Amino acid sequence: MKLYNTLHRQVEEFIPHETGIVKMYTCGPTVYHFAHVGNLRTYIFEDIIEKGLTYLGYDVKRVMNITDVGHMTSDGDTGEDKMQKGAEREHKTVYEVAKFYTDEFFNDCNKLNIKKPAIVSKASDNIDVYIEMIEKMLADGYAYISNGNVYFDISKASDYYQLSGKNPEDLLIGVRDTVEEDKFKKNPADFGLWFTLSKFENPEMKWDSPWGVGYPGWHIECSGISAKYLGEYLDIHCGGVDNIFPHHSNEIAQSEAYFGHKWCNYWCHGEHLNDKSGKMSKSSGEFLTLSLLETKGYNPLSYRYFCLNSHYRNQLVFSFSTLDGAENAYLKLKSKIRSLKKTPDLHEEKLDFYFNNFKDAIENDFNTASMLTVLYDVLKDESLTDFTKLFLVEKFDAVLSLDLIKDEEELNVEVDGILQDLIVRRNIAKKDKNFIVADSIRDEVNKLGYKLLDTREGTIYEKM
RNA sequence: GGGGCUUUAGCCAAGCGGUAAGGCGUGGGACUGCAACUCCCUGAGCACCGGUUCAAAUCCGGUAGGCCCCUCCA
Repeated sequence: MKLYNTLHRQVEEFIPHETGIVKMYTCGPTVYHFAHVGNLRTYIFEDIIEKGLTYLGYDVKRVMNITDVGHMTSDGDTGEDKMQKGAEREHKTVYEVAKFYTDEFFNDCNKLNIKKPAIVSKASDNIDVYIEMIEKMLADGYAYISNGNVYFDISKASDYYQLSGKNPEDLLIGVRDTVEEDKFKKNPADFGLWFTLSKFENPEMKWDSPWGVGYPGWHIECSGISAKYLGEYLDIHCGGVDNIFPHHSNEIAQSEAYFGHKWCNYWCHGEHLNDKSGKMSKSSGEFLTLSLLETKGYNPLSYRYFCLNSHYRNQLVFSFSTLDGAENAYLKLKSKIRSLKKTPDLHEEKLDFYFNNFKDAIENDFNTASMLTVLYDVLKDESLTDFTKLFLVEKFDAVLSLDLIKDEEELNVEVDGILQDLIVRRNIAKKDKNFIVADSIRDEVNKLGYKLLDTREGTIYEKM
């Protein structure tokens, strides 16, 4: 199994700490608003990693956090809290906002066939863990208290810039004008572990701590939740590329300071989905949610297909015409599979050949486009029986999750009776060359939400 | 200002030194009363320039364009 490791900026052989077991941590959503399809792309990619590894026989232990607290719009002790802002916008409590958008998030995931990780943990449920970690870091000299807040001292981190590939000088020179400096830090790049009330106006979410009532910094939650559920060694940590710096860099610094040794070996980052103007955002341009796509008539799984058609490390530009192409391809693929005959007739000769091809695609840094190609190769192979194709498609779909073999809703006997009757009447009309009647019957069928297909084997109907 | 990634047919896209996968669309044909569906057939020499090599889309250098990051972000 080979995968690209951001830590070393190259494709590497994947070797977990414990043979056969993969401990995987994926940064979850900040639940202050709906997810847009770009956010969702990252979760599709993580889903493919989990399922791909499972397909290869690994026992994947995956954890995801839900950020429901303390996510400042700037990393200092200034700026606004996204959760608080969301709550004010919607006249709800922070907890209500978090609950609502968490549910919406998993709703979207469900529509996209993204498996919910076995362990999902809310940032606000693990305050004790963060406090314990921070206390140890303070005791060991990795953190310091300043103006009531606790900061991580990056000068104590062994190799703070390893993940981002940056160097300190550049960071200092290039800091954006909009960033407000926190003058209580020793080093501008130090980051907050715990903020007390003194700096932020009465947040709804606050807890008692050895340093006063307050709330945790954004980065400590992931380190804490990961440590709590996956222990001191992590195999794969995923997220969007935007998290490389500072979020993941900070996590490494904290976790390694806390554990006293190397923590996570593989860092995988999903590239962004852009729109024609660049990076997709929630505040500018069209806010593309999955529901919006559904409103426009798209099948959510067409979007999944759209994502799988390219590699997770490629920037992808979203446009409706490209999505149209993906939906077209997806629906054709499904109908091709639907037409396969289910007569039990499994030929085993070429199974290994295709299983290996599919496995190669997974092992090649989760090359989903190649996985789809193997799928098309199977469907085109005339030496395979329909049943053999279905068998392979079903196995592949365990990773792809495109509902390729899922049966459409079971036959509605009543509707079927009506439609069969219409088909018979239309065929009679056709035979009599009474095409006006025939076409009006076809319109009638369309009004019922079905379309007629005149195949070589006769006329059948299909839901529109 | 600093750093990184990227550039393959109309579009999406694979390719990882050995002679350009796949999909969508287009056009043509078969089928059809017509249409749709389905099935055949149909296309590029890989941004540009130079280098390394028996051999380069693949490696190296440069030029141009695009995107991203540099404490909000998936």
